[in-house]
Amino acid sequence: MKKKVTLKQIARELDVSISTVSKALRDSLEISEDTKQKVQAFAKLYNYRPNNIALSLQNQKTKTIGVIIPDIVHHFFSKVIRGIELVANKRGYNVIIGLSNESFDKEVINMQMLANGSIDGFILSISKETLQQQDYHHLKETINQGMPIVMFDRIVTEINCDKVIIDDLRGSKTAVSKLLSNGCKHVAIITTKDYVSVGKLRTQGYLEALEDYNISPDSNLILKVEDALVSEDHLESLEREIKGLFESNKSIDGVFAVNELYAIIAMKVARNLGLKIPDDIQFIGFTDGVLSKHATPGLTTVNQHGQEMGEKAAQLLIDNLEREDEVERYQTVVIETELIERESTK
Amino acid sequence: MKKKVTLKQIARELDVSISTVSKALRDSLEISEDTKQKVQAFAKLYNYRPNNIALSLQNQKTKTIGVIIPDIVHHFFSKVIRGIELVANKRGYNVIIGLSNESFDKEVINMQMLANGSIDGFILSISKETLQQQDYHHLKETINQGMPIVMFDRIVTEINCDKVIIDDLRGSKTAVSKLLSNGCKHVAIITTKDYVSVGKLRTQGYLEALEDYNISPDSNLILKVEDALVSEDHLESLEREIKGLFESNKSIDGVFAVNELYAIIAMKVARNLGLKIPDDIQFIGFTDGVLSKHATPGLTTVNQHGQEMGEKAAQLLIDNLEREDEVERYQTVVIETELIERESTK
DNA sequence: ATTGCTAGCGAAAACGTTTTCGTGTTGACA
DNA sequence: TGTCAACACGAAAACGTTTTCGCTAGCAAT
Repeated sequence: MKKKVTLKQIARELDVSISTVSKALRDSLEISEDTKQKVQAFAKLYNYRPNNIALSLQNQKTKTIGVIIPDIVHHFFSKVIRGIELVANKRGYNVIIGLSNESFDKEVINMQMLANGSIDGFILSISKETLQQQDYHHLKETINQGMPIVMFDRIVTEINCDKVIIDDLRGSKTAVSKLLSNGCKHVAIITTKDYVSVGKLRTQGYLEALEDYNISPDSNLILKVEDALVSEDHLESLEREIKGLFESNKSIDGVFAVNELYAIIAMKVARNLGLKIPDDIQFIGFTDGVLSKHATPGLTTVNQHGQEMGEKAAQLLIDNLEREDEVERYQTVVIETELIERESTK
Repeated sequence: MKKKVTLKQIARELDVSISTVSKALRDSLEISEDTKQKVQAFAKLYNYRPNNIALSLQNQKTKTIGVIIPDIVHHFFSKVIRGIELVANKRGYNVIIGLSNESFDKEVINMQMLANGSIDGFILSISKETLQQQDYHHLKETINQGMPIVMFDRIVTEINCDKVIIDDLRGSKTAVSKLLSNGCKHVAIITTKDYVSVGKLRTQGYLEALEDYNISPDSNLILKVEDALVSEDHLESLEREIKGLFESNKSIDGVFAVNELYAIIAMKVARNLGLKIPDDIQFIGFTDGVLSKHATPGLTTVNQHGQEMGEKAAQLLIDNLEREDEVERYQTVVIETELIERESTK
């Protein structure tokens, strides 16, 4: 086992100073050709690589970006990470991951763990608990200490930083309009409680689409699910609620769900009630994940372009980090959504 | 914007030495109560946090572990990461992620980027390309430099390090036995080319199960898919191959697929051919992901316990890192698989 | 012979910590 | 009065770099 070799060791072996070695390796003009060759050959032989930590301490930059997300076992978030990693790597940055698991405390702890010099900036999507408590002091403090932040998807407007979002309102409006133009007369929405900003916006898009078609909203057709109760392994209550929705509103002929899972479950419930998709009832979901693609029938969805969001977020952050001038004008980039039509709609 | 405060600044403000501040904050006996209080109060006021990078340089430990995986948009891998992150965090470690994207070069580059002081050890799952080329010099070198490695799932036996795997052979044998005991007479397998170790092992389990039931394998029932050709967006060829399999072997009444996607696609193809599941034909997949759970009918699968694998891998690595004595006996931990029965089998 | 310039190299500071080893000031005790 | 221990603190090294600023020797020009 040969330990990593340092400048000091090379210097000692070759009987020159540390400075000389350092300069020789960086091809400085100060050093004679002879010495350079000697040093470089030796370094290559012993496979010298500069110690990242020492460089970070020196430069006050770690070339690492911290990503805090609520959950990684989630198609959308992992796509975002893939996007982040892609451009980060291309630009010489590493990516360090923290999972908040939708908990406020874990979000704060994770950020504190990373904010003490380990990273140059954050990319994050706020946890539901944080959104609910509306306590953003950790974000403000971080920004205040000069560490740039880029928020994506679940953002909070009162924080002043770069943001990458999709046009939730327009995306859902397009989706619901699609259902209406396909002939649906009674379109239901399955959404989340309002404190989840995206749920709220998507609900609003639903309402606006109805308005465009001169349909007055029916509160019986709006199902607001308490998302906290819907864990991966706890779907019965969700199924029951949806079943209730269908049974007490037999006229429903279109369903818009604010995420993929809700839509898939709703399709299952509908099928069990003997409804034919898309003839009797049509479905559109949000987020284009594995489920939508491989469900039978395939689920028409609003694609969020997760990877693109990640790429853009990383781009914004790194641009910010590497900008010389200090004039920061924060941007909010809107990623376009796209309706992917499959068999769950006509 | 107030920049992060350092020991030096506190020392200057309070007119004491840096050493005194450091000791006061660590509650050293050397320092008088008065001074301690003064320093600690000041530090709290200015929200002092020790700089991680400086600590890393000092201790020669980063408290960070590097994870290299082929892909993150994959239910199994993200579950593993969740497990890793869970125990890493609990034990005070951060997790830094590198994606090889199944490419040998990216795997090597990623490892080099991290091996220069940024992390204390690796957890990784080898890329397919690496497995194919059988070039493991980067792994050997890393280990040789004293950096511990834990491999999971896709391992290579010739490398001497901790490993976490599942019993692929037993898992698939159990699955196929289940089909046979359910009355299937002609069980097909949809697997990968042999260089993917897990594909090979799972095929072997299939063969052993047949043998137990005194059935001689029929090469027409073994479909080896060139996995490289099956990207997320390129499923037609896979469908075609499977369709061919079914059409030229009408007697097939059971299918075992070495991953979830193959199984789901196969179910779809079968249904399109007018077969009833599970009456005419039964299915079992490998890896318990979202698809299996929410497919209709639900897919019976062999659960790989991804999160548990991640937890165990992190545990092994950190135990190794924090062990005092240098006697390393490498372990290979086998995580038990579990057959989750759903509607695709009787 | 003096000056000035250049090539080639080394010393040292700096980044932010921790820790070892002094050192000066007390007070007690013989 | 002299010795010694205890107390409270500071100086400095160390981790591995990069970079600024000397410094010396050699040589050319005056």
